[in-house]
Amino acid sequence: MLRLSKLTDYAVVVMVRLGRGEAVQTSPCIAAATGVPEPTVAKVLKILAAAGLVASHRGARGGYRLVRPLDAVPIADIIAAIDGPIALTACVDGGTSCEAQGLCPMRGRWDPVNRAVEAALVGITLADMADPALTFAAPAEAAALGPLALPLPALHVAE
Amino acid sequence: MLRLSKLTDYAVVVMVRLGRGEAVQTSPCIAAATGVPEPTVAKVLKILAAAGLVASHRGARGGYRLVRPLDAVPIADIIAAIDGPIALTACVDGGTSCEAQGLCPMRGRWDPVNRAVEAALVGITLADMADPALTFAAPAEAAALGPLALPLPALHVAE
DNA sequence: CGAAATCAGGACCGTTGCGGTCCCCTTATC
DNA sequence: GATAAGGGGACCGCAACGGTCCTGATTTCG
Repeated sequence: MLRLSKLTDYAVVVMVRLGRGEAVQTSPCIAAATGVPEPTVAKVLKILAAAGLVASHRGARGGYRLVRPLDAVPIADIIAAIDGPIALTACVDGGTSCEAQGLCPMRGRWDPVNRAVEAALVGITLADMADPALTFAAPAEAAALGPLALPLPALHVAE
Repeated sequence: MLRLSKLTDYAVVVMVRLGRGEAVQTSPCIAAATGVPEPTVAKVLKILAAAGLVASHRGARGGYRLVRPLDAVPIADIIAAIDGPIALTACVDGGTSCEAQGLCPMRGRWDPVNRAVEAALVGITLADMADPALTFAAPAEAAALGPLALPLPALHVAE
C-alpha cells in the first residue's frame, strides 16, 4: 500500500504538539496531551532527536523542543528520520546488488519515481498538516465527543 | 523506507516485457525473458489481470496481452493493483477504525499528502520507465524544467 | 551533597505481512 | 480426447515492525 510506518504518524503528532504550548516539553507530558502511549512517544522523540529535528535537554526540568518551526519541516524529513531514506524499491541508488544484476531490466528505472515522490513530500510541511482549527483534542475533549462515537462518515476528505 | 512491495517491481518488469515482442505472451515465456521466477510471474499476472491491466486468454495458445499501451498506464495503477490503494497511513479514507478514534489528532490530516504522492505517481507512465533514453521529471514542472533536469533541488509543492 | 527528574541507548518479544512455492481445477486449442 | 495454458486458492518461513522495558548518564533542585 505504499504504507509508511505507524511511528511516522506518531512522529507527526508529536512534532505538531511540540509546536504548541510550552517551548520545552517532556515526553510524559506529550504522551498525556496526545493520547499516544508514553514509551512510544519516548521512542519517537529519541529518533527525532538523533535526526536533529528536535533538541533534547537532560536532567530535571529537561525535555524536548523544536529545532525548526513547523513550517520549516517538510514531511519528507519526518519520513526519512523514522523510516529511513525514501526509496520505493530495494534496487535504487545503484549501490545495492540486485541478484539478477545483469538482466534486471529495471536498473535505475525507479529513480525518477522516487524523486517525484520525494519532491511531493518535500513540498508539504508540518504546518500544513497542523493547520485546521481543531488540531488537538486532549483526552478531556475527546471524552466530550463521545466514547466511541464516530461511525466516521468520511468527513475531512477534502475532495 | 516508504517501500513498496517487490511484487510491484516485478509487475513493472512484466508489464514492460508485455509491451515488447509478441502481443500475446505466456507466463513461462515472460519468466524466461525477464529472469523473474515463473511462479512469481504467474502470480503477478493473475493480479494484474484481476485489476484489468492485462487481458488473459486461457487454453492452449493462450497467454496475456496488454489492455492499454504502456504510455497509457500510470505507475500509480500498478501500485494500486499490487499493493492496494495508495494510502500512507491506516487512518485514511475514513473506513478504518482508528482505535483512538476520538482523540486522534491526525484525522484526515494525511489526505493532502496522499494526494500529492498519488499525483506524482499518476504523472509517470510505464512507457516513461521503459524508455532508457528518457529521464523525465514530474508532470507539470517537467516541461518547464526541460527534458532531463531535476538533480533534485526538489520543490514542486502539491498545493 | 544527595535525591529526583529526565533523556540515551539498547535488548527483548509477539504479531503481522510479505515473498515465494505448490496444488488442483477450469478453459481452450489441436 | 489430449494437451497447453490460466484461475484461484492454500500454505509456510522469514524478516520487519510495533511496542515495552531496563539500565545508565546527565542535569537540576532541595
